[in-house]
Amino acid sequence: MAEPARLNARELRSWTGYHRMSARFAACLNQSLLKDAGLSYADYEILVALRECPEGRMSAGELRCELRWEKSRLSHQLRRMQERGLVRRETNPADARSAVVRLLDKGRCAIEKATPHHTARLRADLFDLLTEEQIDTLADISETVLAHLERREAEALPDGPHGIERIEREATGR
Amino acid sequence: MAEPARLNARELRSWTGYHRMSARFAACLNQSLLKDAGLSYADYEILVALRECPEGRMSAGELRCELRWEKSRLSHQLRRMQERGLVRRETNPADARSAVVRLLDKGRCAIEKATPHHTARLRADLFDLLTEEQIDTLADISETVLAHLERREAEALPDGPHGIERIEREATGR
DNA sequence: TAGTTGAGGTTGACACATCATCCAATGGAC
DNA sequence: GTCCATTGGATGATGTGTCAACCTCAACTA
Repeated sequence: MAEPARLNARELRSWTGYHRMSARFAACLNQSLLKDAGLSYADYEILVALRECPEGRMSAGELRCELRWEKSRLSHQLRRMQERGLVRRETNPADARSAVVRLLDKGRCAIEKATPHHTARLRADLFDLLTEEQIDTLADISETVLAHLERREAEALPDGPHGIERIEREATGR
Repeated sequence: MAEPARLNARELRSWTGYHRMSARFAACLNQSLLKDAGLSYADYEILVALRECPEGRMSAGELRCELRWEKSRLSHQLRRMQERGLVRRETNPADARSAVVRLLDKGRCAIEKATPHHTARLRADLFDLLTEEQIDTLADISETVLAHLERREAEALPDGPHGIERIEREATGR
């Protein structure tokens, strides 16, 4: 690429602004949620997903897929939430490897208390400040970048260590 | 406010998109930085700030102000970086309370190695995907939200715990 | 049927961020 | 001078996120 090594003024303004805003906004949301309902944003995401399910039950795999989380992150998070009595892990009779997560009363109570505050905060600190065009542009940008990252990672995987292992195995005739 | 409790379709698309993108993008940047130069993004920010200074020296207070970090966060981060030989804390002869952070050779080497990769990644994964209008809109949105959050927090402080303590002290005559 | 592979999940180690608390030096107020 | 609130910073506890290693079960294959 023939592009200059440093960001230009437009890019720099956009990046520093975005970077500071996203960090601050996430911290702000987390704090509000903690104050209003004693939940972290990670807790909130789990509970929202579970609330949308019939009987508040969802397989851990679905949950991971829905939230795009790493499996170890989900495992740690569920352990902590289970210790606090928000959810419970149950064994899946259909497949002994997988697990089912159940929303407990305490968790349902917490999420119902938290949601209105959270929505109000999203409005007050984000959407009420923006025009409809800006809101749409933010969505467009996010989807563009997200699609790009997912495409890149999907391409990287087959050529990554996995692919190399396969090739080596074939080359040595194992 | 008479607004509905739930987000509308436009807001929901924007929020879920933004939220997923920002999490993923940050993770991606962190990973690249770690792979390319063995630095976390937190390390990177510190080192960038120090590199811009004459002789790579900066007071801890300035650093905190520049990065908008909490003091304990900076303290922990500097300790870890000092243990790895990237920076060194020195006492300030002018004020024995404060400290001066010095960029060591190993740190300078790391940041010089990391920067081109980081810039290239910002281009490839963000700016090359967007129009100039989108880049500007992202900056506008970020600055609007950031200004709002800073205004809100500045207003909250004088009426917060600090103010209450002062009033209580005065009321009890202490 | 025994061995292999892969998927689902857990665990431990470590880096990171926040909070509350503590300590030392400073700069006034008296 | 002596208090004393403030400031700059360090520390320990706790919650969070990632990575690597591991275990179990299921499915496939020789």
